[in-house]
Amino acid sequence: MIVKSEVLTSRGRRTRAALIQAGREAFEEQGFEAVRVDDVCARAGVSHGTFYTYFGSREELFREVAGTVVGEMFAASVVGPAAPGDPYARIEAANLLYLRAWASNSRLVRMLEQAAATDESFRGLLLELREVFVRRGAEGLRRLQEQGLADPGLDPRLTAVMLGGMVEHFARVWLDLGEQADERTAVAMLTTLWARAIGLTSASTTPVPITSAPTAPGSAAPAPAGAAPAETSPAASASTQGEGT
Amino acid sequence: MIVKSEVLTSRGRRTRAALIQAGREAFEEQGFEAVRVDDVCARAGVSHGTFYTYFGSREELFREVAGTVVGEMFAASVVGPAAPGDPYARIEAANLLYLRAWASNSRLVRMLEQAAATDESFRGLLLELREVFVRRGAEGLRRLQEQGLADPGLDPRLTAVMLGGMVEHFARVWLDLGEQADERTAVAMLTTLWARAIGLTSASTTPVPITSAPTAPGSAAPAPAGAAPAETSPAASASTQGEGT
Amino acid sequence: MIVKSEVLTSRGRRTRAALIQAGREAFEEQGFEAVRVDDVCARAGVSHGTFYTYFGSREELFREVAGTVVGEMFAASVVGPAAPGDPYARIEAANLLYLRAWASNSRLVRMLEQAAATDESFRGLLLELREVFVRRGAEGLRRLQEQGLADPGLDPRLTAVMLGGMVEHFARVWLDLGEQADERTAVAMLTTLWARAIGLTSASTTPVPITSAPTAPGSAAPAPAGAAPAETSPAASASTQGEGT
Amino acid sequence: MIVKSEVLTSRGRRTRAALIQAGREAFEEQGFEAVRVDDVCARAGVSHGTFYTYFGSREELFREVAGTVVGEMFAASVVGPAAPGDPYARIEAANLLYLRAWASNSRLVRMLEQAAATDESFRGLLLELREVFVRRGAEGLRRLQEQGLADPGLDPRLTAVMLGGMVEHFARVWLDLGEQADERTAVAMLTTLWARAIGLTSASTTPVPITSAPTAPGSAAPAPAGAAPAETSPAASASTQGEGT
DNA sequence: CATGAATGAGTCTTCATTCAT
DNA sequence: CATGAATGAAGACTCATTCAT
Repeated sequence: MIVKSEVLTSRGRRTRAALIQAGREAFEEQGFEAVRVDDVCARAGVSHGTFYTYFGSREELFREVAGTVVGEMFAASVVGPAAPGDPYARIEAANLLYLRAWASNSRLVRMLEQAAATDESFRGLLLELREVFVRRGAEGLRRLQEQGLADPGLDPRLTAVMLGGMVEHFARVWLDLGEQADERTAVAMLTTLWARAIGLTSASTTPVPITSAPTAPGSAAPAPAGAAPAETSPAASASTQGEGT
Repeated sequence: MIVKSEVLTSRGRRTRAALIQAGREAFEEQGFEAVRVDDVCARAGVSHGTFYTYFGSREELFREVAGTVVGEMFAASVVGPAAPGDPYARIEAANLLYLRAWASNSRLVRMLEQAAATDESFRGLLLELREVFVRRGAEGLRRLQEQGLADPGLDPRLTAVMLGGMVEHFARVWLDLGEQADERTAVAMLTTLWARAIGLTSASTTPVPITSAPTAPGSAAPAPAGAAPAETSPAASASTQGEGT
Repeated sequence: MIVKSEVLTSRGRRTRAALIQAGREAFEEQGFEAVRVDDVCARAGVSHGTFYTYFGSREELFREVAGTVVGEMFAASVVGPAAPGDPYARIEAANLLYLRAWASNSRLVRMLEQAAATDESFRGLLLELREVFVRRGAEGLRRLQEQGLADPGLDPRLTAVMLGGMVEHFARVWLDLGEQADERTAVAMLTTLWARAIGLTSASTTPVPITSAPTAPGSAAPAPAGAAPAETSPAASASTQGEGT
Repeated sequence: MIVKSEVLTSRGRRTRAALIQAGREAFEEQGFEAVRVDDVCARAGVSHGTFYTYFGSREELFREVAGTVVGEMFAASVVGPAAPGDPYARIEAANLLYLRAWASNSRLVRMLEQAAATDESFRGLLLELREVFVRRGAEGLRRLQEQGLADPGLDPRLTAVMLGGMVEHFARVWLDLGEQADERTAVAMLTTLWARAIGLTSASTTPVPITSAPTAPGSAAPAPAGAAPAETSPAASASTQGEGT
């Protein structure tokens, strides 16, 4: 008899939470297919019979775990209202959160992709997750376009899909395949590429020289002499991502 | 008892090839974990006993299939020597091949990623695959930088990782998650974003206005009035990808 | 810890009765083996723990349910003292009750048979149940024989086993296998067969022509010329079944 | 992979047969629900994995066993063309076969009834089995009616259902509940009751006194003096059962 | 080389029963 | 008395792999 969380006593709630936590760890370490129900139970310190008190199957547990993770990713990626006013800095802040969100859950997201290949509902969850990020990106770009700070000819959604994908994909390559880079460098680089790609025109006075790759940690990216003035002032686009939620 | 292809009679070679082909189809349709040795045998029209004459395990078959696919991707992505001289057009040509290569093998690549999570040798194969594309991209960028056509401040490798990831990721989102876009639009868009991100300065006379998103099929991207002349002529970077192999 | 009904508070008595009722329904609907303790508890609206306050096992509950049903069957099959004096009519009345008793409990009786195959005590209960009906039938036949109304050469017990079995079996076929027949027709037919089988000679004036089967609706069953008059007046045999209890 | 018998090698055929035989014994001894797949495998001397090479589940094995048994019952109950010409004797012969057929398979038939309660296909098999016997009985009765030897007013089918049920049910009570009787007595008794119930009028010279119950072993049913001539010549009813198949 | 029967380790899942609260 | 969480024995079923023919 599978017990819904609303009906549980505190003891039950604890056990259920332990199973979810154990499951999350197991999925992250071993991958979806490799996780055995008994592994999860052993981690959680309960008998396998108990597992079925709370979840009907491994899939059901994964659904729960995935839901939790997706929720966390939504929450973690919101750029607070106290975001910097400088567009470029806001893009940078958003990218940092974006990168971290995907990086810290990269294994589970991959699992979700696996599961999505088979199970329609997981596919739905995955689409929903991506959609949130895509919408934020598109919305940010649209605002910059309205303000005349970004190329008005770009399709906001498609651009967001592509540039967001760049960040997401880098998170994966970085974390899972061990591409060498420190976080600051990576974020600076992603931000530069992003800003340029959308034709960001600075509205502020902060110059970001086109010819410099601010990859070095703390690199202030000094403007090289040859930088075209019009391009040296990136402004925010996706920086406003978080504000749309 | 496992027979390598070198020692095979022609009958054996045929059987082996049939198993590989059947395995490829099965992996693509069902996913790595879901494929049963018997499925493959049934597709290939041989008995399960026969499978073990040629492969020691499902993993071994997958290794073979993956190797084949990776080889095809290498081959398919080479921009021929007859590539257009216009840098922008060359980037575009490379992106088209790049997109197609990943798109047409997206399921198997994902499988490879799954397998890589567990098996070190698959991880190696995957790294190798990515490395080829990364090197091509980095090499292309380096040349453009040397020619003064791209921002010399960008780290070639990291840039290639990121922008290449953008293409690869879009292939996946496009194919697997059903993001709507036609190929021409997608390639045009990817190329525009890529060219701008590297600060491509056209050396040619072909103007590509920064303010236009050449997303429409066949969009010649007419230059809007306000486009800065200096920015309207993108040149190739990754267009040279294939030449580096 | 199992609480017998004598020691129960009224609350306990109610809970116990609810479990028995729920069990009866469950056994009838699902069959012995398919019934889960939890099913019963859910029906009765109590938690599974509570079940074991009253019954030590599913078998124990079934024992209780079976006992109840057997008791009801005993009670329901008693032909009241107001039974008609006409032997044929009394057989008919008895057959009606007999048919109904077995029909309305057919599933539980079958369950009892299942259980009897394994459990000796259920076997005893089943034997007891049949014995009651057999004794009534045998007793009735013996009386008719003594009155010279039935063939004195028939072994009363064996005859009762066989003819009683005919009724019981028909109840099962009728109910469980959907043999088409309306109750009146069935009872009339069973009675005719029964009466003739025992060579019932009517002591009354009610003639029932041997050649007519009053079964088919409208079947007037015209008496064939050769029908011996002596056989046209069936008298009661099993009609006195109920009187023996 | 479940192998159909047509495709089997002789070794496979032997294994399959061994499993069916083992299953039959197990079902007879333990009852459907109590049989474990491993029990059957142990009896057949194969590993449990092998079981699933031939049958998809316990149910499937039972289906096979039940089919075999039903086939045997059909075959065993056919009254050969060398049946006696005397109607009474033919009924007797048919009843003997009938009783033996049901008696020797009583446990499996009960199992089939259990299974029929749940599984529609088993219900079908059971109906088919009963239908064969019912048709034979009805056909036999119809012929007797046409010959003027049996009460023409009786509905053949319903009569056959009821009297056939008498035999079937007795087989069960006799075998499973240990009702005491030797086979000859039982058959003689069943035949007497059957013959009388249908108002069998002898066309032959063999007198079967209505007043005698030939229950005694070897009872040749000596014709009592008082037997009406018209009744002394029993004719066949169910005796012709086997001829209709 | 090909076949396919046989094997059994490995998992999932059910459910009767116990027991602390 | 009632509750419901926890337990673990028991069984079904899968499938990679071996091997005799």
